[in-house]
Amino acid sequence: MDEQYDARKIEQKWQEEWERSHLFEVDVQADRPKYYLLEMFPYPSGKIHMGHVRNYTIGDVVARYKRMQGFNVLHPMGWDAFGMPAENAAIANNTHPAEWTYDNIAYMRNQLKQLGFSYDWTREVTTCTPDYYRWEQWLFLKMYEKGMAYRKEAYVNWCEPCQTVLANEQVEAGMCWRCGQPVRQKKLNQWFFRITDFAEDLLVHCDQLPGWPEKVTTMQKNWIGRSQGAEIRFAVEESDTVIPVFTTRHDTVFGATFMCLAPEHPLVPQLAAGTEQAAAVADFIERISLQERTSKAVETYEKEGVFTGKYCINPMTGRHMPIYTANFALMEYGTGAVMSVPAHDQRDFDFAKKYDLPIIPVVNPEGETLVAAQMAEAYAGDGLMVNSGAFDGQPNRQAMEKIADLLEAKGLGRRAISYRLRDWGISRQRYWGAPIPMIYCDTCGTVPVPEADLPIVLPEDAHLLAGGRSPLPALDNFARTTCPKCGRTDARRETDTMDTFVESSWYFERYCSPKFNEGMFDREAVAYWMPVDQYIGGVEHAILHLLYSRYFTRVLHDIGLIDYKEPFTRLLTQGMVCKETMSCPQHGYLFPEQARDERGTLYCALCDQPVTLGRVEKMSKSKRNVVDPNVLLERYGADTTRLFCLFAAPPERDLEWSDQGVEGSARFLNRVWRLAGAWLDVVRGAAPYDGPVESLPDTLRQTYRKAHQTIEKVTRDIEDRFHFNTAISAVMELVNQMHAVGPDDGDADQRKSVMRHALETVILLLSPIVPHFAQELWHALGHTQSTLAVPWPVYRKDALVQEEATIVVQVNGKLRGRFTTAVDTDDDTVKQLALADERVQKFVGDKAPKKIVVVKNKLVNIVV
RNA sequence: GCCGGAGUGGUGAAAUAGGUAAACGCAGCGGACUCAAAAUCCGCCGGGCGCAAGCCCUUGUCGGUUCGAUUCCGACCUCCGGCACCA
Repeated sequence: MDEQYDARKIEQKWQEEWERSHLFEVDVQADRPKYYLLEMFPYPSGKIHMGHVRNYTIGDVVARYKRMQGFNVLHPMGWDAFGMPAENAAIANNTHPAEWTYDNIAYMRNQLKQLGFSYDWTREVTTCTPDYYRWEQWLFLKMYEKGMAYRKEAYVNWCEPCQTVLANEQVEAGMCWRCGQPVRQKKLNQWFFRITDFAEDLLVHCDQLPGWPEKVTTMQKNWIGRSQGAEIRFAVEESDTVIPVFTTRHDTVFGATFMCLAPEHPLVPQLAAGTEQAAAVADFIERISLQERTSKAVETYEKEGVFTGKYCINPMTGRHMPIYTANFALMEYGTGAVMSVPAHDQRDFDFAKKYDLPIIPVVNPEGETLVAAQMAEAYAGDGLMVNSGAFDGQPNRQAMEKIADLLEAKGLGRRAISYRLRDWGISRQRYWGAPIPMIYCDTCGTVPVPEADLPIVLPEDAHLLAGGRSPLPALDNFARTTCPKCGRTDARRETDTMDTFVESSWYFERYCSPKFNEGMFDREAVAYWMPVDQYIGGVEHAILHLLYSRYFTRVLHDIGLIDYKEPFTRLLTQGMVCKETMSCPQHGYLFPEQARDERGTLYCALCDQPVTLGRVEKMSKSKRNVVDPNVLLERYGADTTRLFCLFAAPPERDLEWSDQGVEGSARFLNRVWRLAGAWLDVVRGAAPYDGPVESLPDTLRQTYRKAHQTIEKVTRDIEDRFHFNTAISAVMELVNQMHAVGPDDGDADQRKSVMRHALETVILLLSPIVPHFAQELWHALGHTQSTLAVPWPVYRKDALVQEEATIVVQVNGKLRGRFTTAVDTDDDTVKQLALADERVQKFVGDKAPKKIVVVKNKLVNIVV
């Protein structure tokens, strides 16, 4: 063992050794308990960033810990390799997306290896390879066959700069999640997955995921957005047409005075046809279709609409209700039609005021009577029914049930449930994605690619077009094909590719048998490894990726490939890595290395002006508050970097980067290194202490006890809640205690064996966190095996027991004194000792205590 | 607007079946070693008053329950995240 701790040297040495000995490679072992630990795989954007380092460090600690606990641990890594940045980079650098992607993967794989993560690299999965996406295409065909995938013309979110459609989940506050530009509506033929079929099941199971953060399941529940209500059928006057509406307030149906249809509702032009409103309606539809649907823009729109020229009949009151088309009615929700009850819905109220439509209150608040003419806003609360025929005087919640019964009895409607969740549109007008395996033939229509023809390989000889438009439609040798059904030679392939969230919805199954070429995965391997026991990743995927993965798992379940429904048993969403921002009046945001420190004041390295410190924010290239992992690896090595990421904050919380904190982590490792070096010759050949605790002299007994307490604490911190920060603190305390042991404590044999035990404990407890460091010291102690092969330390219960307890004494709840006594001293004796304390006497005086509370081995509270 | 989460020293954070608030770090201060510096080691380190013993205050604010509240309950303030014309 070197005198100096040389991180780079030992890290390289052990990484080579681990690779040579295939240490991290695992296989199905039916007789051993498995543990599947998964971290969200990265998009190969170029370089690993600190967010990845944190995520993967947390995962690696758990993987190594579980291995030492005796589990057969699957810990894979791969690449979410399709996606737009590859295209953008290819256009900017005049390369091909594939080249850019594979170069990045090679670079990032090397970075991950340098961090010492215990991945089984033989299981690496890269989603842009045909042997991966062919099975995705296969599943698409199965889904098509079962009606789970379908095509329809739909208004989609269209991003002009990106030239593509976006899923609802990819629209953030009305803007494209990637480029931040406004999203517009465009009508296109699109492929969809019928995720709404599983809306109820996905929702119900949110409450059966005890290993997930409640925050995430709540977000998913909100996203699915279940509403319970009724569908009521309104007949159009002088016509056979019936318009169903969805409402959650069927108790207010007697107060419905008009109806609103979404501008895109197919009935709107039909209703208006031949009436004097036809022209006005057509103008309105045209105008609304051009409006931006961004929520920002929507907020500023006034509620407006146009009369269609037709009326419908309120099935309860027989009222003659004008039918409007209005901008606030959404085609995508419910039936695209709203029964408007202005007295009890704010939007309807605003609309009624604007167009002078009748307002009829039908639910009075407790002890109040609403008068339409005096209402300033709608009343949406509960109360007693009024103006509702036989239901008058009843509580509205009760009437709601009876009205539903009545509607059902008379065939005028039924109870219904509506979801906010929409089907998942997966078509993307992009090149760098998995081709959708469909063919369009003028004779046969839409024809699936025969299974035998898979994979439909994405042609790699395509040249990207300016602006990012897909080259596929114009690529004749790809787009032109023969119809598999009739043999026509002028059939055309689908040239849209799949949303990249499709790849990430099943990669965890592929890891179980990554090279399997007879199907998506080897069912036996999946049966052994799945579900994932612990999944770790960023909270930004709380809805998109996690909901889609849960959905895909249900699809695979329904097809009969797997027998579980939930893919991830436990989920940890780690916080962001943040750092303070710095800016200079002239140069804007500065990189950390662009600030020069002069006696505590920072100056811009470019112009010498003082630097302004900004708020602590998520590390991002645009804010320039980033730390490059390469620099840390170079300067401190992987172990210090890993240690700091775990020590600075508990995993679920945001981590504030601190260069001084990193320095402190390095200092701790050096301290342990020197401690080990100082004792190495003494403990060589000794066996770890295992004798009676009481017979040890003071310092050694305390050290031995501390070692066992530390094992207990660290194990609990990792096992129960992944609080590595407190686990590390505990080891630091043990190390501090070991420093107190001098060359004269106890006899030589006791000293040797107690220190051997303590040293081995420190090394093993730290080994999942700083694996190279621990391995080197373990080796120096004379061990030849890997720390991963050593069982996780177990504490001795009898060694935890203290012989003395410190009792604090309170008078009226205030701390007034303390004393030590033998543990488990009986309450009466403790009371006497407490009352005898001089300071306590001062506060008690000659007053007789009203009550004395004793908490064993902890505290006495005297109430006077 | 609705739904979540969080507010603790100079600072990152500890401590919840209610029981010594601030463990462990970082920064700072003092000392040892050194020609000096770095590194290292030892000590101090919430605020106020006091020579001191000690006393008072302190976990966003205000109340409540309790012998005792960072922890439980109620109201409010601030910050962060999610959803938002969803009928």
